[in-house]
Amino acid sequence: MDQYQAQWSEMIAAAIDAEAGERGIDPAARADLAFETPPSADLGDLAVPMFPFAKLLRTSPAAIASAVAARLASTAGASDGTAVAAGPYVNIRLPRADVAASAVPRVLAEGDVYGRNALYDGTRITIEFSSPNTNKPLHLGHLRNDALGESLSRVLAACGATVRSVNLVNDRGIHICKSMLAYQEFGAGETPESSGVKGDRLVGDYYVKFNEWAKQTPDAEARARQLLVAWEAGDPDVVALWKKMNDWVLAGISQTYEATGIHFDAVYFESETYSSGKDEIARGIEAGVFYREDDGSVWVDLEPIGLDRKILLRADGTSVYLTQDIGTVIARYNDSPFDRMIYVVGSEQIYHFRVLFYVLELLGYEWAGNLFHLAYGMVNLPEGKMKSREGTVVDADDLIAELTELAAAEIRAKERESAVENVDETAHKIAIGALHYYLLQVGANKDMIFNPRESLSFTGNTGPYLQYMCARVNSMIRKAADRRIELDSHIDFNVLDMAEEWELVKLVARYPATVEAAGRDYAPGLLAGYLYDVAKAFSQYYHDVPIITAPSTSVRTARLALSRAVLQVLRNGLDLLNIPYLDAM
RNA sequence: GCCCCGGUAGCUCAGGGGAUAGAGCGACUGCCUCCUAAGCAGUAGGUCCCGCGUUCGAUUCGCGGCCGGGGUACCA
Repeated sequence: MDQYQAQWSEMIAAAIDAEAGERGIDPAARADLAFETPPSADLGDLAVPMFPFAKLLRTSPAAIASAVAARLASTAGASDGTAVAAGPYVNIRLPRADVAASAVPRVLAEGDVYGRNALYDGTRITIEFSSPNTNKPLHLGHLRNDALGESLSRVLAACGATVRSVNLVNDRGIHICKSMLAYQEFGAGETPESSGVKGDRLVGDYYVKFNEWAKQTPDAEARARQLLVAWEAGDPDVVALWKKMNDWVLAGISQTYEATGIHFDAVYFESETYSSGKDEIARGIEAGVFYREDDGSVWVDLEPIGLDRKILLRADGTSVYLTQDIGTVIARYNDSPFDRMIYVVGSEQIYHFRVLFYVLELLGYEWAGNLFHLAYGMVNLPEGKMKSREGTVVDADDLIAELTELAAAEIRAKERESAVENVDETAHKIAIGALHYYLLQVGANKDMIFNPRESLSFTGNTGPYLQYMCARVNSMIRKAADRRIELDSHIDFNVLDMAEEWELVKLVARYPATVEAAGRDYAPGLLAGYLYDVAKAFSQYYHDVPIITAPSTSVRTARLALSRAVLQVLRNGLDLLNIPYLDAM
């Protein structure tokens, strides 16, 4: 497809130049040549508007279009397709059988690696996402973060990057001390094993308990702070409790990652790096890029980037969030140098990252310019914001369990138990598919409303719709094998002469470019929209046109090959979105 | 106050300088002796927030409003 566009670009530019030459005008309009998709497929496959050349040629766009089309009629060969003028546009029809004959076998030959491209060949990209706290389980916000981070990691890898995904666990600070204090007060030796409660939930429950307790206990907050001081001083009992409770939480969170297909190449703990930024601050003072106040606190002047000023070290010498992130990213770079680093973190921290990147620049790190904050919007509920205090936070495990239950009920209602073999496993995969698609559909920079009822829906523009199309095609391919319909090595693509088939060929051929666009824009959602287009187009085709029951062998074979190509594209795309593939449902 | 993001069908969201602006849900209507009806087809539903500007052309870009969200010099 790309090569056709490149060829036509040359030919059309030459035709316009020739028109200009005939009128004694200097050519130079090539830059204005743009390709679009005509609003309707019967107009053509590619469209080039002639508006931009009207001024240069001093005639109407429609006249230019006819003149250009007339010239192209003689210059273009049959293997290029044909160009026709349609009002102010030059529309191009590609040679369908040729395109199909190159695109479909290519998909089938490349298989699982179809769609890989060279966009980021030789580029090392580190991507940080999830970043849980160890005082409570993951919630809906993390699920959006994880869906974006995991999917983007896969997309970038498909674009040729060497991806290193990292998780920064926020395992220290006042929040975990609050859970610890409540546990000391009320825990009575309870463990995940003794209570049967998942570790992250157990610790989260004590966090909630702390907040209730603190309302009628004036010194609760102060005692939590004392615990933090004791922890920083290395008090053995406190550290032991901290370790124990953190392990519970991490074990629980790992289970959630496993359930959602989230993977990290490295896990960093804030407790191990939180103080490492202090040396950098000292260096900055020496270099004169930071300054010290009378009380001993250290600041950076942000006036050059249009902001105020920011504290880097408190008067008591303790570090703040920014200091920690400075230390963390430097340690990480030294660990494993990168050409780019992407932080998948909520948009409420846009300011934080702007300052962080600027401070690193001040410190002279030449890679500071390669840091990128992929900000995503808040996940709200139809009733409004999620509030942990009001208990309206949607717990990740609960949501997945609920989705799984509904999917299982659906399988039973449709009496598909024997077809799917393992009901629970299939239901879980459908639940994850529904969840991830729902979260990735929305552009990252937008806040989104998570409607539980709607997210539980498995019909329409949803993850399960895509999974269902895969299952249908797969089932058909199985039947084809049963009926001994072999894939002929000499497929006659001329028999794919229906408009629906041509649409599918074009869609399938566009997959690598779509992966590339998703990688370039850090936008997995582009892929989600594309896959829905593919599934919808195939669904119509499949409904209207017999494939393995087509009357002639040559038609059956060609349609089956096209169907297999569609399945391969759906399968590869779903993998990049971290939506489980199902061969039956 | 200042900075960032958003505003598209009743709802949730795509799209994007170019031809009649899309999908799903919801409403209504058809289609299972036929490769899985988690499907397919159709009907109804729009001042693309408002104004000005740039442009041959703006829903898309710029500026100014309005509305909503977020951030804003010691929480992360």
